Amino acid sequence: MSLAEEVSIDLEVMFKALASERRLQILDWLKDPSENFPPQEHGDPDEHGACNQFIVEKLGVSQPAASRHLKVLTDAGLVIATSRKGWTYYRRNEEAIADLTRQIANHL
Amino acid sequence: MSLAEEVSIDLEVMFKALASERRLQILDWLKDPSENFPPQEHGDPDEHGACNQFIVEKLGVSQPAASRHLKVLTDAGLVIATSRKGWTYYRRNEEAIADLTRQIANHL
DNA sequence: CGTTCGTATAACAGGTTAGTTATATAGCTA
DNA sequence: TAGCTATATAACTAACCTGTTATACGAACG
Repeated sequence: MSLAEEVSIDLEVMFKALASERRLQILDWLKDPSENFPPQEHGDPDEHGACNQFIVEKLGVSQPAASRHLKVLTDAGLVIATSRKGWTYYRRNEEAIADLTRQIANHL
Repeated sequence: MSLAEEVSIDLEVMFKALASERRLQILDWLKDPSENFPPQEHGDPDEHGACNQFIVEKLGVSQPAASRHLKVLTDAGLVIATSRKGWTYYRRNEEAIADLTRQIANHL
């Protein structure tokens, strides 16, 4: 099987990750990090995504709560985390999201 | 606004309804009721869907548990319930599912 | 080094979900 | 009407989810 060939996605895991207003919000914000978050001194928002701290502030929940939402999204593969110089940046995994969308269209 | 115009679907509600192996299973079975369930004396499986009882048996949970899963799916609008002669039949709401799929493709 | 900053994990509380059994409701049928 | 069948609801329990505060870890810097 080629790598391009769709390996069946666990839809339940994906839907669980998406079944949260907060996480949907995060995914939406990450569509355009430089638009939705303040400028960052370190780390290009469009390359590595937004840093945890900004997401915490914008979500309006405690830092650990936001951190766990981001973990759920990364565990599902919908978001990619990059740690650099003590900061962690999050960006959408567009490929995984596209795969998921395709799978939903084909199999739901 | 015309009725054909897409009124924004509550994605969180939909994803919550879909975030369950059992309910995904039900939706899959209902793609082809006459294939996946025993023949019914009453009610055309391809027109009205499968009756609750068969779904209960195939799910392998208690009747009330299955009944509630079906309620979650119907409340989300993904499944349509038809009561007739004391039986209740369930079928997929293909239009709603297509709308949802489209919304996911556009906005996820 | 020791402190500070950013993030992750631990421990706990409250609400929700999903299962169970028991019971109610509604439509046939004898 | 009485009784049977199919389904829905109620009441309860265990597990899970999401928030909190407190704490640990790791990198940068005085």
